[in-house]
Amino acid sequence: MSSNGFKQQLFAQFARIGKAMSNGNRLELLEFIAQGERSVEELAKVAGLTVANTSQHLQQLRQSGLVTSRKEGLKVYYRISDNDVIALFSALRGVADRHLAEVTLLVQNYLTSRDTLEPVPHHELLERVRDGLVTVLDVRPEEEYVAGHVSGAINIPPGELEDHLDELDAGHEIIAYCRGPHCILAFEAVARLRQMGFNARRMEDGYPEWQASGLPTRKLQ
Amino acid sequence: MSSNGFKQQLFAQFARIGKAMSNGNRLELLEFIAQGERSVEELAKVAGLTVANTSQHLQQLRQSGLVTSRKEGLKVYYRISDNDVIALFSALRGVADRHLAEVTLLVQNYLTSRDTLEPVPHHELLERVRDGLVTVLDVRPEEEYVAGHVSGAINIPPGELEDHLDELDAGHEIIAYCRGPHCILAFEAVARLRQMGFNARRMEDGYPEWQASGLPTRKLQ
DNA sequence: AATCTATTCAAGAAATTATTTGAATACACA
DNA sequence: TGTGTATTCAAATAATTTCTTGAATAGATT
Repeated sequence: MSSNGFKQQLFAQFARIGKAMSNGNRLELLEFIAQGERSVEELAKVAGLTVANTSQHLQQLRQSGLVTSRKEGLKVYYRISDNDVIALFSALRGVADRHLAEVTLLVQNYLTSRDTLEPVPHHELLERVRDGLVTVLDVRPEEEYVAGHVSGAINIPPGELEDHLDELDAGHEIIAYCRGPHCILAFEAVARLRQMGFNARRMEDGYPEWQASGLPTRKLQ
Repeated sequence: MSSNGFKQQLFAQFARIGKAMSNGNRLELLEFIAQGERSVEELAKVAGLTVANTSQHLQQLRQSGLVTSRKEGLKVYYRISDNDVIALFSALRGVADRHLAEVTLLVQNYLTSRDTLEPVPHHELLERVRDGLVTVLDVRPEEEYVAGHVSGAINIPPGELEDHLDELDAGHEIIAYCRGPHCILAFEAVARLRQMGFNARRMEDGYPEWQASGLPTRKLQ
């Protein structure tokens, strides 16, 4: 009798993995962790969760064997336990893409909505910055940023986007700009950010036009 | 603003797949369905669930796109929607095998426990049959079964096991016997059944010994 | 038409999960 | 040694899930 229900016990264990992946926030955390080792604080910020809540989700991920953690000084860093977890995640993503009509719809809708393709006009941006709703991203080289930028904007030079993801808040919409209305850097940044799942748009025109309109700017040094 | 939270919505959709796989009973159903099209009743029996409960689980599996169903007459047949679902399932299983210590333990324990390797003695079997706890399986050719078998045993001739899985109850322990204590058929059947996840053991001795002990038997015709 | 059968639906109880809040821990730095 | 910081823990609440029970449906069979 000791082995009775062996099969049930086994499937209950398999279900722990499913359970770990049964929550959108946990999946989002998992995806960020998949990009490289991350601290709890970073993860909380990027997922738009409280630190305590994030910590609890991370512990579930750890208990299900999907991630491991390591303490260094004050911080605890989480990482994917193994490549097979990445494979599992992408299998899940693939099944969702192919079999859930909602996903197809959602993606189509997002990529084609007027709202996401059109640049944000200056006046609209000003309001949203005031309300703390958006992150303004300057994608020009650092020298140009230092010489003057849209007030409140952060600078991530071209090509360094992937290394500075932790400076971006997933909950916020990101508005990117560079030198002018046809500057390719902003287009590229938006495309890249969207691929990574961020909610990104381009600002109408660029820094010179902003400055010329007398809108708030800032210089370093 | 219409696309705000796009990322969250997307992950929430991915989570539906995880949710579908977050329950042991559903995973067990999924595995049976993966072996081929099955009706609700068959699935309920093999998973040891009520029909209503099984139906509800199946609907969750269907809503998450993992299975599809087709109605024929009174019956509804469920099948895996696509091969990528099988791949997902086996990725999940693999991650569980490699990262959950409990799985390793469980399997090791099961394969090596005295309880599962030793044959069931006659007197123990009698009790359990009386209590309705076990399925007794006669693995001899049909002619021999017809000529006389252990009272209450069902017959699945050698080689036909895979075609008669629906006659077996996954909740029950299955006790297999054939001609005698060294008859290889019973050993094989137990090995095969265990591979398929059933809880199977061999009966001590075989039919001739059972009969000779004056224990309850039955003839057909 | 009446009955039977396989499945689904609906409602409710018990268990589990997600999130928030505030306190506890554990390490670093002054 | 005391203060600050990152993370975890613990308790409480709201929401969700699981399973049971009994009724409803829809297609066969008599």
